[in-house]
Amino acid sequence: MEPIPAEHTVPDAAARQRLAKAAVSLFTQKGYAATTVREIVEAAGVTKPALYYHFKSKEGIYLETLGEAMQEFESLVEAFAPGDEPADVQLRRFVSAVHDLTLKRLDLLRLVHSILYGPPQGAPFIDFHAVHDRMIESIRSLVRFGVERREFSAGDENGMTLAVLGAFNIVCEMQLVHPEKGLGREDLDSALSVVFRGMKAAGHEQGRS
Amino acid sequence: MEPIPAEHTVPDAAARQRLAKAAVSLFTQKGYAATTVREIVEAAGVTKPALYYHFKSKEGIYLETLGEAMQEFESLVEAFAPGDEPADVQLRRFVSAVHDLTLKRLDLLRLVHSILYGPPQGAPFIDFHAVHDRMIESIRSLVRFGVERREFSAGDENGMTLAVLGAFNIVCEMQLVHPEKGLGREDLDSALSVVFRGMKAAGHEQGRS
DNA sequence: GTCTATACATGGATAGAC
DNA sequence: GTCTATCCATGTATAGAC
Repeated sequence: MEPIPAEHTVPDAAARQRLAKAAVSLFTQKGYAATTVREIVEAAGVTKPALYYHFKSKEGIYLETLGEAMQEFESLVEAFAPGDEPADVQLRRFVSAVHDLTLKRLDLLRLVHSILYGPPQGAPFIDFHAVHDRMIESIRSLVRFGVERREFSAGDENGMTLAVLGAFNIVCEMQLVHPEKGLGREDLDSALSVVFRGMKAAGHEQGRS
Repeated sequence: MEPIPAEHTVPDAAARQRLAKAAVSLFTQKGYAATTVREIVEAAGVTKPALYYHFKSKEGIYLETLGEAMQEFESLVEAFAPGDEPADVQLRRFVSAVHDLTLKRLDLLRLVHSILYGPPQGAPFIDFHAVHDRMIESIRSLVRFGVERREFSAGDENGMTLAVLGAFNIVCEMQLVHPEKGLGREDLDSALSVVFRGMKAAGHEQGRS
């Protein structure tokens, strides 16, 4: 009797999935260096060789699981395409969409922040910068679009881009620092309203303010 | 002949200082968990027992050096006292002062961010939140001050506080992500100008923008 | 106060049976 | 594919001489 081909022995895909889930959870909560493979396998209810079978190393499981999770953000940001609506409406929609995803994946946001803004902690390289930069460029192009259409005042695209990006960023970060305060969409909307008002107001009439 | 009392044997304070300097540098560049005592002592040009003599443990040298470095920020933020000038002028000055310090201590900023926004990485607890919260409250109270004086439009202190804080934050963070772009005071001023314009403009005339 | 040498725990990773 | 048992490098920390 022929032995069952390897492709058919899938009843253990569960173990791989449990490992992946435990790894994401631990890496995002404790960071790469502070997470041990022992913790991962215990959380997944398996033993070490199982991890090294499914993923080839600690670096491997980190890259595979976190890279996959990041693609959710990547595809969202890549999907952006400028439309014909007012620039502020488009900006609000784009930023809100990213914000919604960050709320759903606060754990990932925490890891991204620690990599983007913090020391690498010995973690293997994942290109978080690309998504971040791409998002900034999308905002910048929408700001430029609004200036061209005379929706926004001319002359300070850079400051405006920073202000929009800053409003988005701070709301996300307050979630990380004070999740109990439950900042959400309304707070993002409030901050963006202030910023948009400043972008629409006739600028530069006062020397420095 | 009497042996020289311990108090007089200070010619080696240099070693302690070199250890402290190396520790701050490594902890901020690599994070707590990823930094080894071997690296610290090698960078300082001494051997392990020297570290354990001057500081009692890895946690000890982390807490002592980083805590000390943080006091620079603490005293700056604590020193804030509201004055009688226009609110936007005071806000600009306060935020700029903190920004100046962050530029000088980018290494610390990186560590603070990784602790505030990222996973703890197994690092001993230092209360970075206190300084952060205190800064937010100072900004909030200046915003309130401006609203009372009718410098800023009424009705959205929360959104305005977020916008100001966001502008400050994003400029600092861009330094961490893209130090080569050399964002500085001018960029902070630009972003703040946009935000202040929005805070001064008659608010809420448009339903949602 | 600073060294050499070393103890002891923990970490990542693998051999080999089932 | 999953286990038990183990290897070996590295990590923190210390004993004891100078």
